[in-house]
Amino acid sequence: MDGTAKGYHHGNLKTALVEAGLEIIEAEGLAGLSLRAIAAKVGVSHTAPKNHFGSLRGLLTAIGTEGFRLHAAGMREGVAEASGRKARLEAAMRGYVRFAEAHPHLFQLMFSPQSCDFADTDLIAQARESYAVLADISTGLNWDKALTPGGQQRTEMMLWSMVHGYAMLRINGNFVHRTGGTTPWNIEDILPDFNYLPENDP
Amino acid sequence: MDGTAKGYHHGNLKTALVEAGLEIIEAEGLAGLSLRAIAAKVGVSHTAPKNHFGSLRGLLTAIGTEGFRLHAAGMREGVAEASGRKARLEAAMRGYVRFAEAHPHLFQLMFSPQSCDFADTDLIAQARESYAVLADISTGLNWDKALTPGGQQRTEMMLWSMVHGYAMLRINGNFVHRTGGTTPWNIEDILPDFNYLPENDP
DNA sequence: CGAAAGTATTTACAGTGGAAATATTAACGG
DNA sequence: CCGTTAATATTTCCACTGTAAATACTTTCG
Repeated sequence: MDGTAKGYHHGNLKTALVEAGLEIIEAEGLAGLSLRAIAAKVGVSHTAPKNHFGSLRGLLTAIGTEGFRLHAAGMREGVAEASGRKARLEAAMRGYVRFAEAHPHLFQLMFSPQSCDFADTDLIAQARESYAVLADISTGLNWDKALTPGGQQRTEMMLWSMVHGYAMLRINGNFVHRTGGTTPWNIEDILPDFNYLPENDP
Repeated sequence: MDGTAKGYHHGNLKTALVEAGLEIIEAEGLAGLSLRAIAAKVGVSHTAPKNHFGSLRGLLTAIGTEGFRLHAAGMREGVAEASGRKARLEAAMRGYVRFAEAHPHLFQLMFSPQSCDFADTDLIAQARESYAVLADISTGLNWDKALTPGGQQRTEMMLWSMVHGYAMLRINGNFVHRTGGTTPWNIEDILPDFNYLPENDP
């Protein structure tokens, strides 16, 4: 099995289906992401995916999992060369939103229980990676309440909620419709002022 | 036309379909919300809705619009008897999350471009009502950046982003999966500390 | 009363995901 | 090397979906 076999057995069907799905969702959105369309793109029958993913939902979950991989990478992008807690925080936030805007359909799939099974082990593992990026950059910064018990986790949840809500509302055009057509600012413009601990502090 | 006619013409089909849709989505979720199921519940053919809504998407948009009505009412609930800016803010936030948790499928439909047409006039109007509740209670409170130009609107967007993201992540179970099974706090626990202006101040 | 507009039905169709039986191939032990 | 077994893919079929088009019934209004 060299991974490129073209006979009866595809050899790489599992990853090929996910990649085909990613291409379709970029080009046509969620609506075009049918079991038959994905299978046709790879060149197999529409029942072939069942062996690897069980059902359409399973395949979509795998696509969402790959989405989280790209998402985490997108967040890390820019964080590396940013110096200082504040710069890293804003870089990660911008990365979060940038990914959502660059791949709105995929982003929606990743957070839609209609498409993804949030109980899937692989999906959870990969989503934790995204969360880890956010958790990393949120250490050492706090706002007034953050020093109380559980403050660290609450800071993470607040940041996650805010950037996620912002990204969702933005790609859906809700901001524009609700505020009357004005362009929403960037995510860093609505971040609260944190107390940024010195770099050498935990 | 008394609104309860049972002959060939229903008389009240438009609202009856929306109500039937609301009942179905509460009972079976988005998956059960098919054109045929809704029509069958009302007792008409599955093509009857087309006269009033054009397509399934049109009907779903109308259901979402009704959802925003309930959503705005849910936010106002508790805000009335709350005294003080902080209490009103937290009441509205809790109302937002309470609605999402009580009607998770409807909430998802309301913010899913797959289901709702965000360009629909009625939907926009009703969604603005929800936003107005949030905007009202966010006047007179600010955090450090809020006094700069556009501060008021930025405060609203920040609050909306945060509460919306929190609600979405919570009903999807993302918090639990990412943080390792711990119950997330309530929304008021992750709100930043605002400077609450005196009540008689604008 | 008659024409026209509005509303609902019937029928037909292309598309969907999934189940079951079948065919093909790869893997592995003799 | 061969035969058995497991894995993989196909074919066929089914129930269900939303939409379009033609048709039937009802109300409204001139």
